[in-house]
Amino acid sequence: MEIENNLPKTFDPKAAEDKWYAKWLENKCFKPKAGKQKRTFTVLMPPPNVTGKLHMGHALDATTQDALIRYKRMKGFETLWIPGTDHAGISTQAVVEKLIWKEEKKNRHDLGREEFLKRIWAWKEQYGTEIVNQQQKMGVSCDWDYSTFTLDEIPNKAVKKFFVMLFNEGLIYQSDYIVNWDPVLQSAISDAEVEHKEVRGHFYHLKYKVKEDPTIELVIATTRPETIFADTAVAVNPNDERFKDLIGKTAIIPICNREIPIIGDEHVDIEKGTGCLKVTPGHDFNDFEIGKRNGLPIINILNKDGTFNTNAPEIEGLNPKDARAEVERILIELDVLVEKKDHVHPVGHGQRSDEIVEPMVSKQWFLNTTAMSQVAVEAVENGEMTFFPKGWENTYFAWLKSPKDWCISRQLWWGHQIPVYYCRHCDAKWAAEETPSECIDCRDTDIFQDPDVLDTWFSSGLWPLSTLGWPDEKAMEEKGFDKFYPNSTLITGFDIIFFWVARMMMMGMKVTGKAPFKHTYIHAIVRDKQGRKMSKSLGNGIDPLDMVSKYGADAMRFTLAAGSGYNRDLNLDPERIEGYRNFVNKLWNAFRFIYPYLDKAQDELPIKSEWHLHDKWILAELNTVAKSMNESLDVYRFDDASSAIYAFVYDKFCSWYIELSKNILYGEDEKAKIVRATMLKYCFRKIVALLHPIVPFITEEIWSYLESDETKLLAVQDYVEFDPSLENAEVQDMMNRFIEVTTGVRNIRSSVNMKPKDEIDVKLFTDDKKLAKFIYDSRHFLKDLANVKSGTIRNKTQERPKKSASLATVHTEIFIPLEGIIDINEQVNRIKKDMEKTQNEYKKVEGKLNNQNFMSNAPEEVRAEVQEKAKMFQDKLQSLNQILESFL
RNA sequence: GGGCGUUUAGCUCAGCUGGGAGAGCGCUACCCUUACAAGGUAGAUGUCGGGGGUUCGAUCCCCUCAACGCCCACCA
Repeated sequence: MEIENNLPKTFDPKAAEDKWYAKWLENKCFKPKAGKQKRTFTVLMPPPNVTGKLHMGHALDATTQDALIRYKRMKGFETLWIPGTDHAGISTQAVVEKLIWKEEKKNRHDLGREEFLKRIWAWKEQYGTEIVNQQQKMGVSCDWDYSTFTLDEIPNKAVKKFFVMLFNEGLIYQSDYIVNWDPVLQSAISDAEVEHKEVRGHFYHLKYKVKEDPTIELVIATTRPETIFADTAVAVNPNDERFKDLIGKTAIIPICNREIPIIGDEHVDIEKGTGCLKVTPGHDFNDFEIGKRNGLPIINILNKDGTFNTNAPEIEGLNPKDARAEVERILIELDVLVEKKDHVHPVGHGQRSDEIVEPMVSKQWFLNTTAMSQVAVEAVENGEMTFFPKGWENTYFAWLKSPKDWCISRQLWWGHQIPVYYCRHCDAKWAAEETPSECIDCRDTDIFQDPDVLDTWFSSGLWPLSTLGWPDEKAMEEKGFDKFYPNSTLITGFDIIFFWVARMMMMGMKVTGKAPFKHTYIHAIVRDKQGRKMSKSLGNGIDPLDMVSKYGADAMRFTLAAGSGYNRDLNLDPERIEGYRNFVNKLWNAFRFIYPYLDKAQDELPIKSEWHLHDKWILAELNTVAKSMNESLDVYRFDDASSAIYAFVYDKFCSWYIELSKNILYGEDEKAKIVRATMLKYCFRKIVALLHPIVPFITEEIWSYLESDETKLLAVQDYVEFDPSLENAEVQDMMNRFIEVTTGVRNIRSSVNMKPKDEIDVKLFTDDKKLAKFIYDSRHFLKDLANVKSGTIRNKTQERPKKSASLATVHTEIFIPLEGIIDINEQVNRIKKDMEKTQNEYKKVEGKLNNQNFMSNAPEEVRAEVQEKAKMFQDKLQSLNQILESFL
């Protein structure tokens, strides 16, 4: 009896994706709406940089956040997910500069600040739009009306307001300080933006003459001989017997022959190098400190582009690499170089430019974060904000508990220009939120703004505030600041815990006194299947949109969710996406199966007395999975939630419940058909609801067949909650045994190479009366599932058939009489093997029961459990013995 | 150097406050069975990194060793 089915055999993701995303937008599903929880749930999207295309890390970000927000939305929270993009000062400026150079052979100075900024804005418009397209293809359910760009008017106001506030408190100050100078960007960068890499270099030992005593030659060790031009002292440890008499005398720098003092400073390590240290306050962090302690002058020998300036005439204009070679040559010529040996040491590189950063002294703006970090630490310690998984708070603390002042100025053009103004007429310097027209002191109009811009993370740190309108009162009202701040959960990667999470905490608390979010879920970093970072240079990157077009957005999302728990790496193999694509298709085909019976199905569940045993079972299992999904999603275990529903759909629903339904649906009992069709429809409605947060497209598509009211989209239906009235451990237990018996029969069939078409006679022996009844009630199903023609169920006092293919579970013996057809030896061996295994297991539990210490110390329930197990193994051994006897 | 983390089936990983070792993929055999070959049925696979300790009992707790990874600090 073939039933007409006009649904396609495989699910077509593309059509569903475009169709349903448009429908969701059209119905304003993503806008906050008050729900039964009477509470809000807010998530703030980490704004992607406008530098280019989204990568797998963004896809993971998007998937986990979307799953969470869809889940909460269905649970009846008033949900808001705020999207946006980041101007990403340094990287964006660098990318655009490079592009302009490539196309027009012009640098930013050739264009001028205004024109250059115009170009970046044009670029931003293009890529910003592309990012939104990509996100929508992945199904993100954010409220696009809230979309914010970090250089928009409100964030700009926020930055100015915050800056002026802290400036006036004296927390922001300007200072000549040694900073990490990136010669490519020609800007200072913060400590956090420096990456240390092992570099092969050399240790040079150089002779410095002592003016007062030409017989003494000091040997100093350095890895950077080219910086001797900036030396302003030689330092030794005042406790160093070898050199302490030299303190106060004068050393002469080779090549330039400048005289510098020999000083004593505790910082010098007697053991390290030669014990003599050349002090270069202008180009070394430690030396800068020594210089400050000892009042040494600072000499700068570098230009902004990293080449040497006139203070180092012999190497003027050279880059560091050539300069070093040249200095080395001169040193050899002067016979000053005593020794040169290979040396591997860490050298700071710019995170964005990947060039060696040069410590250089310059005037920069700093933010004193001492008090703010203290507050941010306390908020986590006292539980106002919690990390998931908890371990990440260590990273957070490590950063905030030893706060260093934050260098917030950057010598770039793309960003928030520092709202500090200077007067050319007098010496006034002040910060202001509104652009002033005259000097604050002398009222002269010849004033100018500081040309530097702020570190990108300065505006990112204010993101939870500015996206909700702060500090503009009207905007705050419109966007519901009071309602949605603090946010609920922040989802991001561990690589930006201190760049971003810590800064948002500091700044949010500074402004409002409240932590900007209650939870921070730190997800894994996506790597390739071998665990390597995805990068352009390795060429191992996977483009999320390629995956979406190849396997569908749902498959990709399920893969990412299934891989996202409390782990720190997610090694992504495209084969796994294919696997989950198959799962999505499985779901589709399960639906195809029930589709023809939908018109028989009723809207409400039948009364309980009409439920078949199998119905009770599937509802109990469904209830179990609902419970576990709720619990998992509440604590961001997307992996557990995914595998729970995966196992349910595959194993329980498809493999058993659908198979068990065929007998009824293909049968003659119309009443039973209606009940079963109703059950299937009900289950499917619950299944797609449970799955919707992870795979929104296919579930919405299937929902459209299950819900007659077209205005009721699945995206805004109720999530499935645990229902105690559906619990039924006894039926679940019986069903498991029934499954064991069925599998046992199939197992025997397979062990004697029986064809699926061969019908068999089965004789079961069990002392479990309830089970016997259950199997008897399900006898027609057993026939279908294992192609059983006839059979009997008896208790174990009855005589067993002779020489049958057989098998024993702990509760049931299965015999299939096949005398003459089967290989007796093979069967006996199989049973003996099982016996040995069971024997071993039995010995283990028996050992425990014979152990006095176990019996007196183990808790009651554990003892009972072990006793029960012992009984089970005993029963099984007895059964196996019976079977062996039947072969005699 | 300081800190964090990892080591469980061929691969990727899960195992909650100690109490019979799990999943997915892969693999093997047989099947185009009327939802699905992007499928079905059955099956195999582990000294839970090494050593020691605590405990009646350790994949789980403590110590130690080893390997690997990450973060922070450091251009003598």
